Amino acid sequence: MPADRGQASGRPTISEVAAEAGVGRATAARTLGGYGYVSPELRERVLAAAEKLGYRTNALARSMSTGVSHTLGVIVADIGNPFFAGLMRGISDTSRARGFDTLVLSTYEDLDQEVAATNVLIDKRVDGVIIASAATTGKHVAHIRAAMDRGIPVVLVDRAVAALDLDAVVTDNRDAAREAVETLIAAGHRRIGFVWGPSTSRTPATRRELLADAARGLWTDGERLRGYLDALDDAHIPFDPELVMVGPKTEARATAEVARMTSMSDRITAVFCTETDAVTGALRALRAAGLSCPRDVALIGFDDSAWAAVMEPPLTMIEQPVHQLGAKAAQVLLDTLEGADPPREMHILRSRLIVRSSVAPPVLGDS
Amino acid sequence: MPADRGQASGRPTISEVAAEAGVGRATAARTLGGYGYVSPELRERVLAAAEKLGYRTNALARSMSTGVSHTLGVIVADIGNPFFAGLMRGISDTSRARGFDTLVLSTYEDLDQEVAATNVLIDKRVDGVIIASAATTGKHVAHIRAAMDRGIPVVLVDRAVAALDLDAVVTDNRDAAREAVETLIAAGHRRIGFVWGPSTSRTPATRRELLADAARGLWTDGERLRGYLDALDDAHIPFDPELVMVGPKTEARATAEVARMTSMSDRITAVFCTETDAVTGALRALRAAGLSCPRDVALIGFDDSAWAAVMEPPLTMIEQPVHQLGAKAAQVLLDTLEGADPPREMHILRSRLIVRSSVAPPVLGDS
DNA sequence: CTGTTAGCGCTTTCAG
DNA sequence: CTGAAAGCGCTAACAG
Repeated sequence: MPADRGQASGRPTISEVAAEAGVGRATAARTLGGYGYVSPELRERVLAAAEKLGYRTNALARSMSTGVSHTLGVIVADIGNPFFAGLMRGISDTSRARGFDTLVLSTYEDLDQEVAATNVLIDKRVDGVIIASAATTGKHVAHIRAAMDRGIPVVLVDRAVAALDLDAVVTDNRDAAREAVETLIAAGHRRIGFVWGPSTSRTPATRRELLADAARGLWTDGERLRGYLDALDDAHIPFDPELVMVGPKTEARATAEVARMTSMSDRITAVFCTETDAVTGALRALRAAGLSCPRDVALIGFDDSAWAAVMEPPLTMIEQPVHQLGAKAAQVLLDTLEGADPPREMHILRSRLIVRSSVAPPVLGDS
Repeated sequence: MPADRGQASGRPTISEVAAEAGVGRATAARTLGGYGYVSPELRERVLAAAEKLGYRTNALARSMSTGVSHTLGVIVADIGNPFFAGLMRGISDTSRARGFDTLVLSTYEDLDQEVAATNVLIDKRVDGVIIASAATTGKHVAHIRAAMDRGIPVVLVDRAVAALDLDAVVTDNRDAAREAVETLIAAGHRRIGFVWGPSTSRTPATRRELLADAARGLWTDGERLRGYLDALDDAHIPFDPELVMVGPKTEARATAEVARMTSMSDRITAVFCTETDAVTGALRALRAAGLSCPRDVALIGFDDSAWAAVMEPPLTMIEQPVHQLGAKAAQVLLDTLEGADPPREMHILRSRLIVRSSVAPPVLGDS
């Protein structure tokens, strides 16, 4: 037992307050806990005593007996990533407003860490979990099922998981990607690079292979790829595996891949980037090759930011409703905790294409 | 008492495991809790029983009896801000590695929310607190003192608080700002805008007033302002209150202020921006005025990002060691929790000026 | 309306 | 090395 717990160590308990106020502990507990009936007089005395002693409730003890911790668990890929940071803000703003705090854990897209994180949350008895899972196949969702089996409500955010019949709050990735690529096509482009696609290990030679690989990757990556393909199909533009970047997703690789795509004989005249780092990586490649945007290569990317507006040229970007994504996820979870029980649903939030100046027709006779 | 706690609700307790294994609960607790001695045989039986029942320890109950929650509380201005997100990542990476999880709360620079957040953390019995406080004068630190009085170690991060003798982990804001402004001066600039300064309500007419206002604002703002002044003084450049932006800190106001500073008769030929939003705001103003950077106006700003490198021109920026800032803060706190007791200290991490191309000499004859 | 009495699930003496 | 028993601080019946 630790050296100094309780007593005069600066952490008075409800019993001490009761003693000080000269009432039974239940009475003190009732007034301090804000439940049950207490006469105004005693209430006053208790409050005064609590004030005097500097009493603060012990939420741990309360949780022990009520079985409710008023804490939500959040699992994301990387809390340092602006996207997830924005998501977190949405989550914490709305949960805080409803009396809940959040425990956040990052997995860095590693399934083992995701499992470990889930266990931490189970052990700490969070009341519910919001997770942007890296899981795809049914084989990888045991940890999520485990949480559910223990009675912990789970809502998926940002990434849906087909194997799980759960509430999911996501954005319209596929449509957003399709719209972006359609915009490029409408401007006259036919050789459009896709940076980046699923982080598969092999280099898919066919469309079928690519889709198969995507099915084993992040849900968002797959959706965005499908949107790209949708647009190509609608315009009857043949799919060329050479134009999609697969493998590890780093800014440096995006640069290298775009460099490759711009130096092929039948080079790209436009790029569609699925993430911020892909955008900056692509831009680096264009600059290094002395190619100008949008004159030589048009560009549209995911995840707008204040920077995109002040670029030269200002970039046409897709803006996801990040804050709302988190807020909605928290709302759905909290409603469930409060007893609501609507059928499970996939909540799809709409993204917005912010048109600026990084798209122009391809240079005539360029291909 | 809630409908279904304990029993067969999928949350077996240590007693149930003990029963299943046919041993006393203390024995089960010892093997599951990883303390005390247990014979290999019994240990095996307990483990098997736990496995079979799907036992997971109840960290809340454990915290109740040990008085340790293995949870750190973190209070920042805004978890959605990339700077704090990066900080959080540093904090959570190192604390997770040492077995601690983090409860994060945002205050949006509001002192009342900061107090409320501190109370939440006290109530939830976190083992320690890391805080980027908005408090400045000794009058506003009662909540931090309260936490300390309750035996909760606190370490300040990003912002020092003079009134508190605590460990603080910060970056060399003043030096970094001075170096940036010196760089501008070395290039030949004498009319250098400062965006943004302390968010005071009045418009300080003198240097003394400005400094007084800064003393009541965020610590970082004051430090950066002092660095600006240091550089000016060293070069014997007179201070002009017209060149510093004060008041609400928004990108839009930065744009307006820079527009004002560039259209004065004796206009600025360089700007020093203390934050990312100030940089994008300034850039917007330059573009709107048809001014080019660095030809017409040179620029250096705080907080480098991947975007800054792909801007036109690539921006010269100050890079703060964000991740390390958080990691160090967590480390200091955890060391304290583990009993270390070195004298309180101010840990100052060095920033780095990343020179790119947004600084050039002022146009000749321009002033 | 108030006080007494059990727990919540775990750790921790303290005997055996 | 093992088990019984007490206790962490609070909530929740249950009598008065």
